[in-house]
Amino acid sequence: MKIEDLQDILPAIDNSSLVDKVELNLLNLFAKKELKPGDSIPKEVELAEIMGVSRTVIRETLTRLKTMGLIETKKKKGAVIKSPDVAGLLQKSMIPHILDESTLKDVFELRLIIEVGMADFVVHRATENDIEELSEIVKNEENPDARVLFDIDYEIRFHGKLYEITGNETLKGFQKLLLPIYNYVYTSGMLKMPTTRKHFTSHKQLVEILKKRDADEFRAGMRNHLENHFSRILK
Amino acid sequence: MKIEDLQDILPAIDNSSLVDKVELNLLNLFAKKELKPGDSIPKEVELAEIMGVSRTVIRETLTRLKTMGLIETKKKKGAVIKSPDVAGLLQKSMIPHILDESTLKDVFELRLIIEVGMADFVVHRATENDIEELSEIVKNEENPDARVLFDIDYEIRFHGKLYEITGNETLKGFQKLLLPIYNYVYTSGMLKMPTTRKHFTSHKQLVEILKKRDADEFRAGMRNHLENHFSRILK
DNA sequence: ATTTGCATTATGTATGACATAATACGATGC
DNA sequence: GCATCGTATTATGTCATACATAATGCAAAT
Repeated sequence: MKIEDLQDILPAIDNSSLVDKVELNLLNLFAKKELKPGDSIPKEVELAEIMGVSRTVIRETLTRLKTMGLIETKKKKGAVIKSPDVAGLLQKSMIPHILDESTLKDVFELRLIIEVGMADFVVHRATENDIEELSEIVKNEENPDARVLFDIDYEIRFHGKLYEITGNETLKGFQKLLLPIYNYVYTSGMLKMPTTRKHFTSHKQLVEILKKRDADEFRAGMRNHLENHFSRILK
Repeated sequence: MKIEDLQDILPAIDNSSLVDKVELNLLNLFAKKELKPGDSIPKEVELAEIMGVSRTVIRETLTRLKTMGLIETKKKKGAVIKSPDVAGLLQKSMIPHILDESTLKDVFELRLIIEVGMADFVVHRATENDIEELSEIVKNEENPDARVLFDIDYEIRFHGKLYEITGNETLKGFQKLLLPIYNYVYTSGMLKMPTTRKHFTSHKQLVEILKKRDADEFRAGMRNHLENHFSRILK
C-alpha cells in the first residue's frame, strides 16, 4: 500500500496547541469586529470562561500578542489593542551572531536596495534646513584618496540623516536595525574586500547633487557612492 | 522646588517585571556564550532554580522568545536556539486595519523604494530561464491604453517573479507581507487617485530592458513604471 | 534486524492562592 | 467648593502544585 494513496483519506491531524487555537480565535475577533487601536478586549478570566480554557492558556496567548506588539496590558485596565511598531518588533530579534549567514547577506543587500531606492523621497522632501545640516555634516570630509578606512560614526550621521529626511518613520526604524547587522557583516570578513581602490561619488558630492533636486541624478550618485559595497556582492 | 533639580538625585525606579529581567538575562546569555542556532538552553525548571523565579515566569519569557522566533521548543527535548525568520515575524502583526494610517503610508512607500532599489540584483541574477518565465507572464499583456484598472493577480505574478529573481529570501518574505498592505492602501482611497492617465513603461518593456542587462536602464524603467504610484505620494 | 511496547522526561494545561499596582471614589482638610 | 490624601477595589503579575501529553530512548519480543 502506497503512502500517497492515503493522503486524502487520512486528513492531517490537528496537532496545534490550545494556545494556538485561542490565538487564532482572538486574531479572528480582531478582524471580524474590526477592532481598532484603543479598543479594549475582555479580561483574562472572562476570556478563559468564554473559550473554556484555563487562565494559563489565555495568559500565554496574550503574551504572544503582546510580543507581537498587537496589544498592551496595563494593570487594572486590561488589554487594549495597539498599532504595532513594525520596525521595533524586529529590533530585539536581530542578534547578528544568531542570524544565519544567508539572512545576514540578505539584510546587507537590503540596505543597499533601500538607500538606492529612496532617492525620490530624499530629493522631494529635503528642506533647505536639511540640506544645510547635511552640508554641516560633510564639511570636514577629507580628500577621498586620503581616507583609508571609513569612519563609522560619520557614515551613520550622514546616511542616518538621509533616512530622516524621507520622513518615513518605519524606514527610519529599519535603518536602526539594519545598521548593526550591516556593520557586523562588513567587519566579519564574510564578504571579500574590494579589489579596486577607486574613489566614487563622495558624501560631499551627494549633497551638491541633492541641491539640484534631481531624483534621477541623486539615485545614480547614490548607486555610485555604494559601488564598493555592490561590487562585493555582485560577482 | 523644581522637579528638574531632582532628576539626577532621584534615579528612575526600575519598574520592569520579573519576566523583563529574565528576558534580558537570557538574551545576555545568548550574547555572552555566543550561542548559535542548534544550541539548546537549560530546561524550564533548571532556569527557574538558577534565576530564583517560578517556572511561570520562565515560561512566559520563553513564550516571548518563541514569539520573537529566537527559540523553538519541542516536547521532551527542551528549547533550542533558532535563526529567526525576519519577515515571517512581521507577517502576523501586519493586520492592515489595525495599523495606523501613517504606518500604512510608510509601508506603501517602502514597496516603491524596494522595487526601484533592487534593480541591480534583478539584472545581475536573472537567468535566461527567469527572463523566459517573465516573457511568458507578460505575453498576454494588452495594450496599455486598453487596460483601465489593473489586474491584481497579474501584478503579483510579474513583480513577485522579480523579487524571486533577486534570490534574496528575506526580501521575498517582505514582499509577501508588503503586498496585502499595499493593496489595502491602494483600494482604501487613502491616497488620491492619479490625475493623468498617461501610460508609462509597461511590464513588457521592462522585460525587454532586462534582456539588455543594463542595471541603470532597468532601474530607470522601473521608476517610470511606478510613476503612477509615486505621483500619488510626492506632491 | 525491525518492530513494538513501555518508562522516562520536559513541555503543556489546570487550579487556587496571593502580590502588586492602577483606578475610582469617598473622606478629610482648607 | 476644591484639592489632596487615603483606601477599597480590581485586573494583571507571580507562585506553587498537580496532572496531561507527547517525544525520546531503550528493552523486549518477534
